[in-house]
Amino acid sequence: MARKTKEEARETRSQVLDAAEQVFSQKGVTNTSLNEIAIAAGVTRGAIYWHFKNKYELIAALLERVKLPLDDMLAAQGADHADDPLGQIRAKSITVLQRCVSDTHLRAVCTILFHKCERIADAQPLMDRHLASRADCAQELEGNFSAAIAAGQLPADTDPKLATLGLFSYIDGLIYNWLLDPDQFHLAEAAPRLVETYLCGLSCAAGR
Amino acid sequence: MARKTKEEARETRSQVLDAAEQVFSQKGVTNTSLNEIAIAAGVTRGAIYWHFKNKYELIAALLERVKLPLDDMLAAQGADHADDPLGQIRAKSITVLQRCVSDTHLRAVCTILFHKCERIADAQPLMDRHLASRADCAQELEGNFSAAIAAGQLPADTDPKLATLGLFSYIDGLIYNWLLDPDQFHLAEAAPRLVETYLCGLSCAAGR
DNA sequence: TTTTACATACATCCGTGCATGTATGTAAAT
DNA sequence: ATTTACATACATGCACGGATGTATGTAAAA
Repeated sequence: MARKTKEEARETRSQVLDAAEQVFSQKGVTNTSLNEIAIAAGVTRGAIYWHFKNKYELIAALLERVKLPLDDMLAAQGADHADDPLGQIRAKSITVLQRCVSDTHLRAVCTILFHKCERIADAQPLMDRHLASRADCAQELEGNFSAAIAAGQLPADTDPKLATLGLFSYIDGLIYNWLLDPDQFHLAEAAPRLVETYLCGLSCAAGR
Repeated sequence: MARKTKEEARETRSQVLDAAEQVFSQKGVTNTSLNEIAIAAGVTRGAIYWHFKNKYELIAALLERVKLPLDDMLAAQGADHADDPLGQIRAKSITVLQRCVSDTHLRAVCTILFHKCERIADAQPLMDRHLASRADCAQELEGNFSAAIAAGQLPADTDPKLATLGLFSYIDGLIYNWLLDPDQFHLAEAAPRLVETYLCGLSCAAGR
């Protein structure tokens, strides 16, 4: 086939990523062949192998594509509540939940990660990178919790590590369950109240 | 091969289930062939196809094997706190979390469901049954919440559906994250405090 | 002219499902 | 008590499709 211009090549790559997002999030990663993605993208496997080393590098590119915008969003929330650590926690949590509803790409990637992929040995380097970025996020949150405790926004005997883990799990679980059936409840609308419930729980039950 | 006695056949079936639990929870469902399970169980694929129709019926049997004991545990917790709906909720939640740590089979099945399988079309009937039993459990919990509200154990303006969903998500997320790395925190030990945080949050933030 | 951006073709491997073989358990007939 | 007639509990082998990776072709961009 004829060579394309660099701009066209970027577009081809983007089409492959879009198609992969769709097909993976519908049929599952292991259950989807690269040929199916190629067909969905209107190309052949040759194009995919040109842009990506294999299926896992393709997924890695998918994750990378949503990571940066999300990080920016969270950083912006941090800046908006510079001297209000508890407010930062609240704002970031609500933002993530609502973004999962509104951002198609993020939702597809979350669907893949939660429901359409297996954590197998082949995908280990990919998962390691993903878990590392989660750990970064958790560490920042833990810093917010520590600051909130120091500022008297939370009881002094709150365990910041456990509070972080609980919030992370809560958010994970909410997204997990919402993606199972997006019609069972209105996540974007309920997000503020749901987050508030947990944060209030920290205030009144910290030391048990 | 020679025919075995009924007792021996039951044992073979059990060995296959044990092997499947191990291999699936390590290598992932889609990524594991029935031959690998056969080898791990010390039999051949013929034995597996004799006892189970295919891979998904095998998984269904895995789920069934842990479902009944778990249901019994939860029912027992319900009976122990017959006139204390909030206590029922608390006890059931803590029980599930601690059971995931102590019960090898339950932990393996949760690992498979959360991290080692894809919700694909082929597995749809299986997932439907699993989700149906989750729904049953959720409905019972919601009944407990309604009773707790009626008994004045929770604010009158609490939304029992949302409270149930939040608790379910919280528990799912905790198990999900704990299974990602069982060493990152001591789930069995932290379970009471973690659950209490959420329940306290319901008390103080119900109406926002 | 060289490199790029793919399409096409090919070789290899692997998993599934089924068909078949087979030796023993088991219950009833004798 | 033996024998008979199956049913059972697997093991084995084969045919088939499908997925991957790579090698090669090719026409236009640079």
